[in-house]
Amino acid sequence: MSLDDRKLEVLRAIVQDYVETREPVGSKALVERHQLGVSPATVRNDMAVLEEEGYIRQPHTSAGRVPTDAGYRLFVDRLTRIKPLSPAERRAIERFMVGVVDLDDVVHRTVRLLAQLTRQVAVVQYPSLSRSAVRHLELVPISTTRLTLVMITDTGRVEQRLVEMPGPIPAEDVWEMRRRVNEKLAGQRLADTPPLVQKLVDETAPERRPTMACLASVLLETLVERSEERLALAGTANLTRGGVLDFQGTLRPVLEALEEEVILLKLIGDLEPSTTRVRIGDENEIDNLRSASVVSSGYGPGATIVGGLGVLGPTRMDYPGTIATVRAVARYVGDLLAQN
Amino acid sequence: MSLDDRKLEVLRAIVQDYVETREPVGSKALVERHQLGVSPATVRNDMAVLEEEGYIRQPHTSAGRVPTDAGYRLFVDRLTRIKPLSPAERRAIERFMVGVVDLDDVVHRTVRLLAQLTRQVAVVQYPSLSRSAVRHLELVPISTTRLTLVMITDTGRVEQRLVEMPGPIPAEDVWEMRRRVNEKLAGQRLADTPPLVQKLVDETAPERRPTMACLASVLLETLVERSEERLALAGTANLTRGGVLDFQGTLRPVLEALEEEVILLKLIGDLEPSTTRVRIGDENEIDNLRSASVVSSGYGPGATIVGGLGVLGPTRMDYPGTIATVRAVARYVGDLLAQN
DNA sequence: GACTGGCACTCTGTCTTCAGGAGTGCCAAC
DNA sequence: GTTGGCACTCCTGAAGACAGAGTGCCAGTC
Repeated sequence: MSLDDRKLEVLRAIVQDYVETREPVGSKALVERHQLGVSPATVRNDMAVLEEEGYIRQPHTSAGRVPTDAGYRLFVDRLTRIKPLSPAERRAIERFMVGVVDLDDVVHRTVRLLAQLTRQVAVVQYPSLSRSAVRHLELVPISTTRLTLVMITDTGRVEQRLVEMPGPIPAEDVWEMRRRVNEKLAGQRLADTPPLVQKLVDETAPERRPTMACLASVLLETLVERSEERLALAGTANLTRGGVLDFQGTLRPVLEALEEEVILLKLIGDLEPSTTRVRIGDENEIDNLRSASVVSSGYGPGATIVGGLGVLGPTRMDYPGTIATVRAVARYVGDLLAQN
Repeated sequence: MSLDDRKLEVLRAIVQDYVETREPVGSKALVERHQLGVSPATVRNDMAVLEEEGYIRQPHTSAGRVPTDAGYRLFVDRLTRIKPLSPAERRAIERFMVGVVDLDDVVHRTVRLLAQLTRQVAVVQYPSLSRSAVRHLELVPISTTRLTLVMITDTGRVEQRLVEMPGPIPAEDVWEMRRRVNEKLAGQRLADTPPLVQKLVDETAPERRPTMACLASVLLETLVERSEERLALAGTANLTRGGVLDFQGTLRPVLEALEEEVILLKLIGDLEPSTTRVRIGDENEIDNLRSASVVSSGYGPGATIVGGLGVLGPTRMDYPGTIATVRAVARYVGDLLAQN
């Protein structure tokens, strides 16, 4: 059966009240707080239906109702109008970003800003290497057989890596390699580089090939395989708001999940469309986060997306507000990147 | 009055039992678990004295005794023989460090290792810039008026910073600056650079001086003032071991403190001697960490110290084991750095 | 003088009971 | 389809009872 308008209205009211009060909401309280225009008994009937459909549930007989994950999902999909940001929030965003000096700075400020505005845990991914282009490669000799490879990307990331050479290399060879590598790779998107690197090796004079091969393998690692993604995290303390109740008694699994970069990347990554994305409870496949929701969004200069950011909180979360904030911050960061 | 040997033995037993069981320990249980050779009544007398001296206290009348901060302090100072690491731990350390590729790698692995071995929150400071020396400075043009300054230190850190020039600069000027900056600064300890940078500006031909001044100011910021210290953190989830009881009911203040780099630096910094340092409860001046202890140590290649690392846990912590682990890891990391 | 056994006392934690309250489901009436 | 009424369920908090653990003190012993 389908849910008529009033039932949806009841669901919305339940979600709103529950998010606000943290307490199971009953029929009487509901009609008192919202202008539903019907009696508690009627609401009870509607609730029975909503429960049957799996949108709400009772913690125990004769307690009020609590939204299920499915209930939140419906709420987010059909019952939410994005809250416009308050002027105060807007100002906060702008103030926060005054005087940024480099990418690290942008990322750190952004993550703190997000945590502060949403009062949740915030995660920001550094611009993904695979979506960036090489701006410049530098080779700095450390000793006769070692050098440091520094890569600067167009998104502002700087990666470095130690290269251990098979034997001593004269300075002019380093210069030559540096020149050739830049010639070949500068301006290329990282995702496109592997074949170019290979070609670079092939085109090298045989006597110098081992050296170049060595550099190439480090390059490939740095460019592609490497723990290529970095993250910043903030607002962990927000998990403790409202006792530990929100996460069924223990923060442990959540804290554990937050320590795994891979997990976090999964959560805020997958940046297909540029829209904001909401994963509620079970929907994110991490077992440890069954009682958590994640609101995430891609960001990047203009229409392209170079990284993800988002927040994580209890399923009992202010979705409209959080979604609006995440979206606004993502857009703002994108603009900021575009300016560089 | 002074405490005789048996009283000290009683204190040690109380600390050990309390750390193990998390429960106030009474006289009877004490004689049963340790070979004290006296009766509970005698132990009670000793306890009365220890309590009067402030080393233990009763949560309430007729409960067992619990060590105070002062009690732990005495325990650490006079009653602890450093536990040698177990072979398993030793192996864990070595296994953990196989195949490190660069500084980031070392730091991240170390922090996880520490968290894992001690089962507490671990913090590792990156080699402090002020204690490092410049190895190489690189200037990479981004546009005609912008360039990226990359600094590589002898401890392996790579810092970058955007430089906004007052006007367009020809490529050869960039080269020239690059050459001069390296000539002047390479090999210098960062702490010694400011006057050199100043001299560099003074020695610049007047027509190029604004540009050089601009670069110099960024250099100074990067070299000195900048958030020069970086940290890695791991093991937050360990805070939840043993319920929330260990931190008087709420993790909030602790989590908040862990988010403040400045606070963490204070905790593991101050690396005067190369010995391991223990701060118990009140001893670390951060209000939020009144119920936490910190075991920290400096590390560095050879005898010099370039950074700090440590762990944070409840005052009720296994001090001998933790101290041994922190010391061993610090030494190991030092050796690792020395190899580069 | 130091140690010990005994004893009365205190406090906590747990369990039970009990009343109050909130909320439901169902039914008959509108 | 909606409503008022009513019986029922279950949670919550307060109050009381009780066992257990631990203490402090005292008088006796080595």
